[in-house]
Amino acid sequence: MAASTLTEVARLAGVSPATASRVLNGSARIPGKDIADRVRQAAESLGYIPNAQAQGLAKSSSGLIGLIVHDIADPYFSAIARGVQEAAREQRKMVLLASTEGAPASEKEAVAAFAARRADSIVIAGSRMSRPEDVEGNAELAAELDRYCRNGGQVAVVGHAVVGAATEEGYHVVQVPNEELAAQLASELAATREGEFVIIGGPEGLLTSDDRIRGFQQGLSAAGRPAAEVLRTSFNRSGGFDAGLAIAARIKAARPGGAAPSDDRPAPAAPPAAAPAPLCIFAVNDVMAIGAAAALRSQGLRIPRDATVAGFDDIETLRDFRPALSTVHLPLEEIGRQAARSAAGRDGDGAAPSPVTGKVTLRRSTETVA
Amino acid sequence: MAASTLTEVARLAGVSPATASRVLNGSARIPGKDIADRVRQAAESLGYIPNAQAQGLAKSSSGLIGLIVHDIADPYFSAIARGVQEAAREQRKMVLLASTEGAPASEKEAVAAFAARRADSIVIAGSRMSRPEDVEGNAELAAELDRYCRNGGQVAVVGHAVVGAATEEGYHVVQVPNEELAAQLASELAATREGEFVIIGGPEGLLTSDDRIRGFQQGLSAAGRPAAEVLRTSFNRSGGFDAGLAIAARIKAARPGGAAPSDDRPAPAAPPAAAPAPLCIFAVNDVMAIGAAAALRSQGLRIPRDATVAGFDDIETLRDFRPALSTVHLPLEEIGRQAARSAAGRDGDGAAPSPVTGKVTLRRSTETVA
DNA sequence: CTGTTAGCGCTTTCAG
DNA sequence: CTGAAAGCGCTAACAG
Repeated sequence: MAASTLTEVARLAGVSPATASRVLNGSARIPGKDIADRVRQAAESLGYIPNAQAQGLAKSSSGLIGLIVHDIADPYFSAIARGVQEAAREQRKMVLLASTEGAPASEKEAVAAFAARRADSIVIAGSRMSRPEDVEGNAELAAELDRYCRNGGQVAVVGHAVVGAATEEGYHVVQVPNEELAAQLASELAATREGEFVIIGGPEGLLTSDDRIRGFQQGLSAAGRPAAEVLRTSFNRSGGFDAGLAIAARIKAARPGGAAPSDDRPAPAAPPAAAPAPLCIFAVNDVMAIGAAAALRSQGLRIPRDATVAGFDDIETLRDFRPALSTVHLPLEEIGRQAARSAAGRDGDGAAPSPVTGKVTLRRSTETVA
Repeated sequence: MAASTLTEVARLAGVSPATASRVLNGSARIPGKDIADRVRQAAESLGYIPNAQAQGLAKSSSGLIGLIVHDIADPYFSAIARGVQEAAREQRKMVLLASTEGAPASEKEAVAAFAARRADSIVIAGSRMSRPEDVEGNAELAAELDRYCRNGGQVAVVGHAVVGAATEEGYHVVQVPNEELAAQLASELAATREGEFVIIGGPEGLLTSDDRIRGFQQGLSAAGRPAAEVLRTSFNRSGGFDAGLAIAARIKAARPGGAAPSDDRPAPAAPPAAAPAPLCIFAVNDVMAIGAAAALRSQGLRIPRDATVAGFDDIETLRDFRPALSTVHLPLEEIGRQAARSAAGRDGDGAAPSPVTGKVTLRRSTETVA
């Protein structure tokens, strides 16, 4: 028993399918009250549900918003997804989800799939890679996106334009001031902390990570501090943990009475003899920061006493973490909402989209201990 | 410039649309190698992308999996979503997302929307309500679901059958042994802890919450302990926090030298004079447990010294929380995967779907302190 | 205000 | 093995 169709409803109501369509879906003018009621009743009694595919085919517009994330279980992405979801509800559309692990090839695939479904707009939330081995993938992704835009699709990208995309019509970028905010974080940290800085970054070429690293270094240098060493690792909790382990070993080695560092470079800055001020760790996102903190703790080190830790994003689920994590607050949900809105044509609500603004939020994990 | 169509490809290749269709999409037999290549080339050069809506309309199957969650930003749901997403990829389908805040009315709406899009299957991940005011909403939801199934749709529900659903064909339930696991948690806790128990539960009628409460009480009683008091609050972090605050006040009041409880009931069980063993708190999910822990801490209470806390779910993002949270591990991602698979027809992979199994996981937050 | 007539792009019998 | 023709269910010009 298949779902009932508009035609059946029309027949039952004794009208033409066109009329039925007009009353059940919002056409310009509503037909005569009497007939309209008859149709609505027929629809009701048949349990009529319009076939969105047929509607889409006829109107060539699907009521779908495509959302591309690296991993929906990552709180950063799920927060953005929530914003997109909300915007979708406002627009009376549904969201189509694709997880890509950040691989340009699967992003391209996802875009193609969205295009195939005639998604009205696409939101790309993950940051892109710009490594040499990704140029081909990115080019294909850009081509796919261009084609989609050329066919009338709307694209919104969070954070960064896709490398190599011809900035066509219908291509929007929600700017996230990663660099500025990271710089600000660095300068606020530098103002209160003596210790040497070290950065736990994602793989080289990951744009968001690179921006935050660059900004942080700039802030440091503006504050008259030497550039921080950068540890490259994976852009997730376990990457942070590994880096944290490495750092912990170093801290313990540098302690008065500790073994000499296995590192053959001379310990930078602080003279090895005096107990140095605690190391200041900046991880390019909160999840990595938490991983690093866990690693330090597992090695018997305390935060902020033996080292301070700061992150980026201000992930909600992590706010009860102790010591409270210093970070940069990003309005993730708002970012998602805004991306979905700008791709819907109405940027914000008539007014220009208020630019995304974050906020350095210093908490316990970077406090100086008395 | 609209996207190019099958017909255009066919014309370019000098064949009929039918043939083009046969080679581009998996029809029974592949046409002659020579002609096939010609078609493929034409498609390539035109950048042809099949119109999924048209395909769906013709085949009446959309390649879509509908997923209903309360809130995609909640780590419990995003973990399940990830599993569903994976299964979708295996099935070469896409997932359509709907967030409903748990309201039966919007769940019904979501099901209708999925049905309209001719989703091949629907996964409902949130637990349902069974309050008196929800009976109507649930009935409508059940009706919508039944209709969907009758039209050939497949439904998988995580945890609980929808109240009042006629268990039709195509209606699957992924059982989650909430009750048993909660009982087991209670008995393991009762074995090592002396203190009185108190439960922080969600609103009355929320099935998952109720199951866990019931199970926990059973475990307690099997261990010869009196039933725990149940504090009802909202099923999220802030609910846990509020309850935690209330409990903290009580603990402080009950302390030797503390003020008398503002509560007019006599303090249950332990004689008020002796310092009682620390209270054992069980929150029906991790997020609430974290909230409660934060509240206790904010009142100067320490865990597990002044009170112990246990949760449920074993949310990954919360694993680095200190003190490490005792909880019941649930294979959330697997649950999502299994739900999506069972709704796809192939339960598991030919074999019966291995039932979901959790595991009581005791950690620091419920340890006895020396 | 309502009905008729064409498609939207694809699949799928059914002939050739 | 290939092509022609008939829809899938709905909307959108046009007429009436």
